[in-house]
Amino acid sequence: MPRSPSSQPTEVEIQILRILWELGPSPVREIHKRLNAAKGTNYSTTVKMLSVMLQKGLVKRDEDAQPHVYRPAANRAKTGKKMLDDLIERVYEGSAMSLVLQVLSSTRASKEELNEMRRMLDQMEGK
Amino acid sequence: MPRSPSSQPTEVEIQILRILWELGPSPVREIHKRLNAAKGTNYSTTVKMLSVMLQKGLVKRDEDAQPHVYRPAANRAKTGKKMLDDLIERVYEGSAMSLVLQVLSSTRASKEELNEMRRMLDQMEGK
DNA sequence: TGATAATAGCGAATCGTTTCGCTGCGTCAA
DNA sequence: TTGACGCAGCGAAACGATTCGCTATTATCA
Repeated sequence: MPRSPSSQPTEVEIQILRILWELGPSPVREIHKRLNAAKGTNYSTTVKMLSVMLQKGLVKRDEDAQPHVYRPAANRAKTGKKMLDDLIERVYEGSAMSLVLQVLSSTRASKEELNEMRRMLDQMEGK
Repeated sequence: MPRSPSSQPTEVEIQILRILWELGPSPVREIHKRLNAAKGTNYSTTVKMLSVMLQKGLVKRDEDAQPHVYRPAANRAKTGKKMLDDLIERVYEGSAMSLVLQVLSSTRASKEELNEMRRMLDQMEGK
């Protein structure tokens, strides 16, 4: 019985994506500097991971540039949304609201954030 | 460079937890029935997974009962919250609000849900 | 020009997860 | 008793994710 692919970015992949979201398009050297600072892994590892991610379509690269420049295939919001949808599906069986309430019930928020949320609610209701 | 443990329930583990959340405390046979229906895996696999999860503290079991009865160590809300916190940390770098807004901006909600959320916002502001 | 360093890629080792075969034990009916 | 059956456990295979050593290619410059 083969295992079905997770389709979700793995741990290290997320770490790399985060670096790219923060730095913007970067050469391996830069990415490695950050990744190594975080986990102490080898340069080869970074290169390999990027090639795997390229394969999977998680990052793109400009091969004309020298050295090659990597950039995320999707931005943070889009990726986060996808992972979230997946989490909701797996744990809450599709009920996004249960989860939002869950988060709200245990999180602090600033005045601005609260207001922004009210605005959003009004908008959702007003249609 | 050793890998650091994820501390998150894995895919199959979540599947089993969901079954337990729905069914309540159950013997292996019942759990297996569901898991097998979902993925076609062997009885041995279910037993093994449960023993791994017992090891990790994800489930508990009553060994006096015959056959043994398994139950989740944490309920759905608690587990979901933990996984969510982890997701927020990994993707949104700890900003729970970014994520809530993200969800709200792309989800439909019923009148009741909207009201419940307003109530919650008021409560958060109230102190 | 030859040594040195940066860049890129590949195959294999390692690790945690998932899967299963095989074994042992207890129960129950013929 | 014996043999069929359900329950439980263990070790190892299979698999994807991660890590790295080794090699090749290209740029740098003394």
